[in-house]
Parts: sequence; C-alpha cells; structure tokens
Amino acid sequence: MAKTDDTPRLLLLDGHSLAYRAFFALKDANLMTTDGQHTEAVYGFTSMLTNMIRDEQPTHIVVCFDRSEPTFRHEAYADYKANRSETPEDFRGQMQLIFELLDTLRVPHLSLAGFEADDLIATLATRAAAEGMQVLIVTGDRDALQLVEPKVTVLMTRRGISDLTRFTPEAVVEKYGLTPAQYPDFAALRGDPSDNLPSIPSVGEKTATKWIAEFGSLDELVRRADEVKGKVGDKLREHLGQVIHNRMLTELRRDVDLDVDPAELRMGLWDREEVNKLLDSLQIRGELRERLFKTLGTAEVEVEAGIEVDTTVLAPGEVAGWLAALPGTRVGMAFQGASGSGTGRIDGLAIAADTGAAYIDSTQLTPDDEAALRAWLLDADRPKVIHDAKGWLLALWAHGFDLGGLTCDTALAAYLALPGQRSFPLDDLVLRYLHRELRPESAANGQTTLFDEEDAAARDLALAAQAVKDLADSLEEHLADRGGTRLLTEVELPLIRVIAEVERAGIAADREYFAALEAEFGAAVKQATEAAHAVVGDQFNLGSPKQLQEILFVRLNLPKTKRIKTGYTTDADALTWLAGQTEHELPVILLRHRDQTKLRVTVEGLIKEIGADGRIHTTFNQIVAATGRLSSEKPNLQNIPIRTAEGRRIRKGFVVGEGYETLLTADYSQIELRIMAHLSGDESLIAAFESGHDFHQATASRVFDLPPEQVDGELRARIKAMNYGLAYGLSDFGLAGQLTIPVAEARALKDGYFEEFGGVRDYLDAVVAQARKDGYTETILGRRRYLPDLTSDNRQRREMAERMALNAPIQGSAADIIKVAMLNVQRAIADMGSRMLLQVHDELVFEVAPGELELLKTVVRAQMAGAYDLRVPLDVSVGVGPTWEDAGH
DNA sequence: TGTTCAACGTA
DNA sequence: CGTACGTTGAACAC
Repeated sequence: MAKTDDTPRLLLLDGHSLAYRAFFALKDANLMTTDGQHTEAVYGFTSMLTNMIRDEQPTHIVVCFDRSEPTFRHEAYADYKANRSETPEDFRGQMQLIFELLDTLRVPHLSLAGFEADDLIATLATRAAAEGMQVLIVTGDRDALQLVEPKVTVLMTRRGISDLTRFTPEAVVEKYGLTPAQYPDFAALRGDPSDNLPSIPSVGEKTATKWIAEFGSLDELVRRADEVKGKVGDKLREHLGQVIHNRMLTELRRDVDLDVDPAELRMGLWDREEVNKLLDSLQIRGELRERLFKTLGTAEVEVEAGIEVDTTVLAPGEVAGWLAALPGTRVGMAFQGASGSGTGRIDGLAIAADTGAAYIDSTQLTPDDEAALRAWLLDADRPKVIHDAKGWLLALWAHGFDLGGLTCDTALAAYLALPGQRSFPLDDLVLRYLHRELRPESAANGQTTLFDEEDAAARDLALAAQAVKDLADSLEEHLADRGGTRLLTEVELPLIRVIAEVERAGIAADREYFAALEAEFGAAVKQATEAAHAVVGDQFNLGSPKQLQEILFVRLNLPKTKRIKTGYTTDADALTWLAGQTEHELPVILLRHRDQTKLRVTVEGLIKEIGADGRIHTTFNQIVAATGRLSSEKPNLQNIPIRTAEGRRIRKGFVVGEGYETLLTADYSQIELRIMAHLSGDESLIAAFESGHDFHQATASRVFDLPPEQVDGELRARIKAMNYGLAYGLSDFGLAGQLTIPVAEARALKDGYFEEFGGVRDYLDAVVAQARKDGYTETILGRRRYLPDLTSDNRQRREMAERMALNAPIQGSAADIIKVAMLNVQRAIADMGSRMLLQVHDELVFEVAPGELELLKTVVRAQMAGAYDLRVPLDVSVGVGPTWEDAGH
C-alpha cells in the first residue's frame, strides 16, 4: 500500500555488488538447478530485492550495473582493481539470469560503458534529490557514503545478505567520525586494497580519520602536510602524489551523461505467468517465491491515473442518433465476441470518441440502428483504430458488415515497436506507453447484481476503446521517431484485409482421401510397433524417448549418442547414425515408426480442422514472428511435408474447391540468397545470379575456378550448404557437421568462398557491428529487430544474438517483399474470381476461377517479381494442378 | 490439469 | 556449435 507520505521514493541498487555479495553469502548452500546452473547469486539477489521493495516501499526503482569495458578510472590508473581475483566459475552466467529476472519483473536496470554502477547511482541520486525525491541506495561499496545527505540514505551490506546498516548523515559521522563529504578524502588517504589503491605505510583507518577530522579535508591536509609530525608525517609527505591520485579515483561522478529521468524509473506491470515461468526455470520455489509475489502484489505501480471515459450504454433505437452526432475525429473501438478459423462473432462493441464513449449491444439493433452502424463502419472518412483488428474484421464480415477507415491497429503498431514480444495485451501497452492503468471496473467490486455486471462489462469495453484511441496516438509518434510509419500504414495495415480474406477463403480438403491416408499411415505405425516389440522381445512405448533410451543404451547396450538433458538423444540423426554403426535392425524400425507416426498425426490434425464448408481455415498470425514473417496456426499449414514422397502424399489432400478450375502455386526461387546479394552488393555474387546458370553451380564454378559444366554434384552440394549457411550465421563447426567433413576442411571451404565473394563477408561483418552499435538490425523496409544480447558477457547468448543479427535482415527482408507482393497481387486480382489461399513464406497458393488461368499466371508473376527492386532479378516459378502437390514444383 | 521437453515438419 | 516458426505425445509437477 502507498505510504501516507506521498514524496516519491527512489530505490537505487548496485547490482554487481549485491549479486556478488549474495553469491558468497550463499556459496556453501551450493544452490543449483538440476541441469547444473548455479543460482546462489540470483537467489540471494532476488531475496534482497524483494525485502527492499517490501520494507522500503519505493515508488521508483532502478538497478545499476558495472560494465566489462574499462572505465575512466582505468584510464587514469592502469592498475585500478587489477588485483581483483578472477570471477569464480560458479558465479559465471548468473548475472545474465539476474538481468532476465529484472526484465521479467519489469524492474528498470542500467549500465553504461566507461562508468561503474556507483557513478550511475551518484548521478541519479543527485538528480533525484534535486527533484525532491527521497533516495535510498543499496550497495556494498563504501564509496557510496559520500552521497549521503538529508534526502539520500545509504543501506550498506554488512555480513551476509540480510544484515544492512542504514547510513544517514548522522550515522556516517557516528560510525566514521567524518561527514559524508569527507569520506572520499578519508578513502584516498587510507587506500583501498579491493580497488588496488595503495595506502601509506603505517597509516590506517585510525590515522586517516584523525587527519581528516583535524584538517577538515584532504586539500587542507596536503597544503599543510609539513605540519604533521613524526615518522608518519614523513611517510605522508613521501606518498602525497599517490594520495592525490587516489583521491581522483574515490570521487564518484555525479554528472554522467545518462538519458534517464529519475521520474521515469517506475516498476512496470509484470506478468504473473512470465514470472512463474522464470522462477520455474531457476527452480526457485517455496518461501522466496511466495514472498516475492506477496511483495510485488502489494507494491503499487506508479501510474499517473487510470484510463477514464464517460460512457453511454445505448439502448435499442439510440445508435443511429448517437453515431450521427459523432465528431469526425478518429475513434477507438473495442469488441466483445470471438473469432478464429476464418470467421467470428460479435456480441457488442464500444466506440470511444473525443466527446465520450458508447457501448452498443449488437444483438439488439433496430433496423435503423443497423443501417446507421453499417454505413458508419464502412465509411472510410470516419477514421478508426482497433487493437488486433483482423479477427474482428472477420467477425464483422460474418455479420454482413464491413470496415473502412482503419488508420491504425495498436497491436500491429506495437509489434513493429517491440518485434521481439510475442503477445501484445492492451493493458500492458497502456501502462508502457501511456503510464496509465487499464483497470476493468467489473473486477473492482465483487458483489454486484446481474444488471450491474452487464453494465460494468459495457463500461470495460468502452475503457478499452478509449485506451486504444489514446494508445494509437502514442504508438504512432513512437514509430514516426523510428521511421516505422510507412511500414505500418503502407504494408502491415493494408495487409490485415488481405490476410483476413485468405483466412476466410480457406483451402478445400479431401476428407475421404485424408481418412484413407490416415489409415494407411496408421497401419504402417502398427507394423513398425510390432516389429520393434518382436526384435526387443518386450512391449514398450516407441513414442517415449525415455523408454527408448532404456532399450537402446541399457538393454541393448548400443553406442551412446549425443547427450541431452534427459540422457542420450534418440532423434532421427542419432538413430540413422546408430543404424550405420551397428548391425542392429531396431534403429531402422524406430525411424520408420517415427516417420509414419509424424505423418499420421499430421493428417489427423488436418482432418480435425476441416470445417463444415469442407475447407481448412488456418489463422495467420501477423504479430508473433520476430523477423516479420507470418506464422500459421490451427492448423499450421506452413509445415505440411514436402521433402519425402510419402510426405508429399499429404499435399494431395489439399484440392481445388468446387466452382474453381485448378490450384496455382507461385514461389520465389532463392529469395534469401538474392537478398544477400542485394544487401552485400557483392558484384561476383550478383553476376552469379545473372549468369543464367543454376545459382549454386555458378557460385561453385567461381569458388573452385572451374567452368560451370565441370562443377560436379559434390562441389555443388558443398557450395549450396555454404550459400544457405551464411544467411544463418553458420560456423565452421556447423558447416563441417552439415557436410560431414573435418572442421579444417570446412574452414578452408569458407575461406575459398570469401576469396571469391569478399563483399559477402564484409557485409556480414558490418551487419553485426552495426547491430551491436545501434542495438538492432533493419530490413529493406526498415523493420527492426532488437538484439540486446549482442553485448552480453555470456558467450553463448552473445553468439546466438550474432547469428540472429545475421539472419534477421535477410529473412525479414524476404518477409517484407512477399508482404508487398501479397498486397499488389490482391489489388491486381480484386476484380477477378480467383483468390489467394495460402502464404508459405516464399510461396503463394491460389485457387483459379474458370478461364482465368493464363491471366492469373501473368498477373501473379508480374506482381511478385515486381514487388521490390533488388540489384538482382526476383525469379518467380509457377506451377498448376488440381492438388497442392500437383501444383508444386 | 497444466507445463516442459524432445522431436520434427516447413521456409 | 544454422535462423524462423507450431504441434505433438510423454513425462513431470501440482
């Protein structure tokens, strides 16, 4: 609960200092997760953080961290902290976990190259105090004592993690006999073994204190050094230079150029599930988890105010009049109902305008209301904004309405602003961008009558509509600052309708064919199961990796495969390897079983999704993939088998619908490699595309300096793996594994490749360097992907981020291009009977209306090839046939 | 009952 | 130790 005193209270924590302290305090407990990750520091830090929030009730909070880069102190003094012992092995990796924890808890944290956490703390404390905030600093570093003043208190860790001393100005004087301002003078005089600051021989804390107290300051002491008598006086004069140098290092910087206002440092709204998930992975449970939730549950999020809106619940017959009185400015809309599988239902809607909001029960419309609503919804001159509009558009269509004038979708805008996030709940965004809380009224009071509940639900919907309206302004401004406006308004926003139409259309499925196929795959599964049981001489579940391990590696004592968390892997690669290693027939049977099971399950899933119209309506998600691709779910039609002949049989079940002539597929060939050629500008690679030869053959011919005709299958395969691997950040090791050649050979291959295509290497290097500098990568249409891990201390995370940085512009630009192509194709075929059915990343599938085949071919080719002007041509291949398989290439 | 893991399909 | 997804059954935790 909020303190009665409403002075804002800023809690500043020194992250490294506390984590390190926590680690040593809990070292003997030897905490670790079952997969061997130590968690002493994380655990201890979490506990301290929780207690601080609980006991101090801050309104603002930030955790500051040191950076690995040298600081200005290192520049001033080469040996600064030089004698620090190596970070213990078990501590490594825990900092990264702490960052994750803070992110999850929405606790702001900061670090800045060239400065220690203390300097950031000093700067923020100084600013915050000047703004009238009460400041509390938690650290184990005594240098922070210089910051103490009436508005700034330091909590210093003593032994362990729960033993803290509270330093007010009075307490500093009491403890050290010095004022806070004198503390850095004292520290310089005394020296500091932990910072490797040399001390004066025979001058310890006592003498240092005495001198500073006597002379008032170090300056004064230095000026009057000759007044100090005795042997220690000589020592002082001898080491004066050193002491002055020390003093430069003990002063904390209060003027670090930080782009942060203390008032912004609020805790965000955290997600209980997300926190639980992280604590699960850290295997933190029991008392600490309870304490954490209890504390965070009561810590109030500092918000300026809640979303408020003046709501009218319109009665039947009032809608037309209300709409007529609306101003022409943009409104926010929110809906009640459901959507999915290419359709939807609307029970109610809210409209929030500048003049107030209204709730409309769409199941109780009079004919006049309905006509007015229909016209208003359709009117492109009545601008509207909706959060995640696609499903509601489908629902509107299902009711015979349509929508015009959608000028913003807040979920889409947020996706462009935060591409790494996988979901965009309205309340989170409202808090993040508007610093307001979206608090449902219906949840506020428990005991209500049925009537009140309905009323509250109506007002909640109006609140959401108002929030969407406000949020849109904020997000649009945010995107405008980042150059993302065109991507939103010219690509993503108009694409909503295209995708909705595709979902609504669905693709026809041959139910009987699928059923027969399922039976066939099922029989093969049964056969494989029986064969396996016969070979082993025992019944077991072939689908259980655990039981499989027991059979393979214990009972049969076959050679061990790659280790995984739960033992040894039994994946397809390993089974294939085992089949070659041993004479045993079991691995082969298991592979067959896997294969057939996967196919059977895939077909089963498809059958379940066939709708009453005999078609499968997948949902394309426009806001989940971090690179900008679409994804497909319920069912996923972007992973229907194609590689094997048996798998392709599934594609035969996707057929042309009644009233249509055939299916047509059109795909980009090697679009990602073409993008790589474009982005790198490598003339040789561009020439390989323009040579007219097979691309992999042409590149191989250049790498191995052979005429294209003399490139054999082996050489072509190697270069093909290189070509594709590069776009994924493939390592020498990975390439070697892929081609089953020694790592040295893989490296030589890569060197040979780059000798010919040096521009590609330069480009790839530059991408990572730029991303590290800016914090994000960008596609040809300016779609960003943020990669903070590029500067991680954790090698594994950093290298993962580097591979993402290599891939994101390429995969993302391909996604940009096909999105533009979809828009252009849809515009071009708007008046035709043919329609788009699917998008599979670089492929579009169409259903061709009678007599339109040749025209559609021409239009689709032209629109796809012309979607974007690259330095190499975009090659489109087209196939036609009665099923997806026949129409494939 | 819900969550995590291994496995595997696509581009 | 190659990116991006979604789905599944088994195992596990509650």
